[in-house]
Amino acid sequence: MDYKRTLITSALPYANGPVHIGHLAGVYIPADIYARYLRGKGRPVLFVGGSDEHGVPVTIRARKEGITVQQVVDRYHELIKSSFERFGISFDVYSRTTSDIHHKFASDFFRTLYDGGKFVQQTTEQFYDEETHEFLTDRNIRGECPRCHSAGAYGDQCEKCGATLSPDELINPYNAVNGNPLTKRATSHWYLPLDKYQGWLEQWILEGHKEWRTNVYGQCKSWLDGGLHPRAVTRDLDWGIPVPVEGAEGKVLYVWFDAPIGYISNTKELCDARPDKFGKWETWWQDETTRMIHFIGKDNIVFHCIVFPTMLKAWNECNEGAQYILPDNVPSNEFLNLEGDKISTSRNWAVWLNEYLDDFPGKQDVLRYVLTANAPETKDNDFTWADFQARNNNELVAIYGNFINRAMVLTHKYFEGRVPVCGELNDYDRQTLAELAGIRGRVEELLDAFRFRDAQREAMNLARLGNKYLADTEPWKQAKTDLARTGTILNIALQIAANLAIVFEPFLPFSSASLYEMLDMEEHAWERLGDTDLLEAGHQLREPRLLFEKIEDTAIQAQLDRLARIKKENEAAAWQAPALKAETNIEAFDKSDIRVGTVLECQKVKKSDKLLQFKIDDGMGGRTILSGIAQSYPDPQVLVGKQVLFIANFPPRKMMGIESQGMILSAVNDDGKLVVTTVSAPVRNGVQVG
RNA sequence: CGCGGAGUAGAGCAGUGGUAGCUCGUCAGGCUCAUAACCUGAAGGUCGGGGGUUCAAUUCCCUCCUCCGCAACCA
Repeated sequence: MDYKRTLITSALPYANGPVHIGHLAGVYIPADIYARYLRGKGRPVLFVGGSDEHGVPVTIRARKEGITVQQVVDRYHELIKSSFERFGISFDVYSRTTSDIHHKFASDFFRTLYDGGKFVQQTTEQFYDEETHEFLTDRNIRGECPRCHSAGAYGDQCEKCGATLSPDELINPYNAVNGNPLTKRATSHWYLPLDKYQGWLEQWILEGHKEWRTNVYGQCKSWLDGGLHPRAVTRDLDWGIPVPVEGAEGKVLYVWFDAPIGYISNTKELCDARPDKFGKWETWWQDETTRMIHFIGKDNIVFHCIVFPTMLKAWNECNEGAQYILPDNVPSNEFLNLEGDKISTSRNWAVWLNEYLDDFPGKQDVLRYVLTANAPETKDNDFTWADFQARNNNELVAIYGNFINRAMVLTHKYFEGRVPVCGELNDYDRQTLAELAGIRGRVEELLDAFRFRDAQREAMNLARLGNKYLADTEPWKQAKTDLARTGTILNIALQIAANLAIVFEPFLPFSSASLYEMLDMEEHAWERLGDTDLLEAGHQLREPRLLFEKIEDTAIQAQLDRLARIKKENEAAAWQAPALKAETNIEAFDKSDIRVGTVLECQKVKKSDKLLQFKIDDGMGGRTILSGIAQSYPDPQVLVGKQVLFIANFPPRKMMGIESQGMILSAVNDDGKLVVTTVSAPVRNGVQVG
């Protein structure tokens, strides 16, 4: 197929939080590289993005924060949109699924399938909260586990015994959000009968797209082999696009039904506003000479390869004329971890794009470079700040930035910043130029195969070639005897520099812009990559500036400190009170004689790490008690004068050669620190506690 | 439970039925134009464990272990 244009979609980020490095590495950076690459080649491209603003989680967040759902999605849509802009993700359109255009478009789309008889309607019994008037999703239902009988199992799984459950199995189910008891209520929904498209999908994917990435192909095959089932495309919710059918009040389109339609409605929004530049939306979606590519993460594979294509196919069956195209490829990435742990929005375990942009101003390209160099293209990968620093300092600064600086400084030193004349070439010059000429083919081959990591490495090899060329030809030595030869060498070095600006534009657009400016040249089309006459002899260069700067340890340490703090907060939040001990009774308790006494003296026991020695006024002549709490009280003096509780009838016990006559009661905090117990108002020393 | 993906030098990743590669780091040497940057060379791996097929297995098959996804949040 000879395609005339490319439609690039990137998964719609969910407006429930900012975007983080996982989103960037998985979807937006590769999609942006691809879009910039094709534009550089002069190919018509439309790069679609937008916020996904429906679904349940935004409503939960709104309730938690006491604001409206609209306020939640407004906040995150704006934050996400501006972050992408600052980061240089070159969307042609970035809209949102709460837009009027989208509501109407998705509604019409549903209606077309409905009128065409493409849905099956089914009534089922679902759990319902009488007080909040809502049906609950599996995960929001909790109850006693039928297997291990522990409390608080979820509707889909018991975390104690690991059993997979359905909500019906739970004993005494309740609403996980508010604890309300639940009843069963009949509700009716529309289902997309994926099973009817099984044969068609098998043909299209398993036979027709064997070139898809193994993870994508394998996932599809797994679903198809397991047999597809009808999938509900409506939900009982008050947030979303109302189901455009009479008698469907209180029901909205399932978020996964409306979100991918957002790709289309966002395209329409753009084309309606800029027909001069982008033409009609139908050209992008319903012309078979358009090639569509979905950039997604691995968790979205089933929706983009099975559900959405089936929706489009069903729509096509309802229409005589216009027919939607299907994706030509769905390059899906695996996941990126952060410092060894999976990225999590709810646990705040992430590097947020907006925070990165604030913490590292002007360093968009560093993050782009690192996330591409370590992109999870074939398996989950790990992002570490140490790696981020190393790649910046050892690769961007030392190899790319340094080469540019060398070429610039030498030219200014020997030729007042003018591009010198290229004289006669020797074999080594020709060999170097031949390698330069080969770069384009290698990078293109990799980009066409969505191998961005390797493509960027190939681009970096051009900078390596430049460094090696300078090291081998030694123009600074030549300059002492043969200035013409020096000029030839520097001409070649500068041509390599100009080529670097072209080849890195899709990957590092900010640096390329800066490099173009330094070389004082117009942006060149991708097609000129490999040319050796990008800069003419006599052309005046600007003053050299550093393309990249070293990142110091302190900046990295600040990020690590932040993560350590978050980890600690998470651990504290995850802390649960220990299980109750076996039942006891008042008689057993009464055997312990707990008294109050005032601390007269308190000091560390010599040669002991943990022991503090107390002298207590117990109202009975005083006693000595040892307590293993020294590590929680670096300054024992703070305890002097305090009234503490202690067990008075334990047999004496010798520790470190000192006899302890009782036990001071302490509480163990969640971080392991011990805190002595005391009384809330002064009492007479020696009184009993009971 | 099941299904899909992954497990390869200190770190991050390629790759292939026939003596195991890249980048960074490490070590040694060279160079000094350059952001102590650059260039050259070396060391470093029983390719997750076990079994099988084969003249030959890291690559094919079986089995087990670990991580991720399908399955809250979420790329």
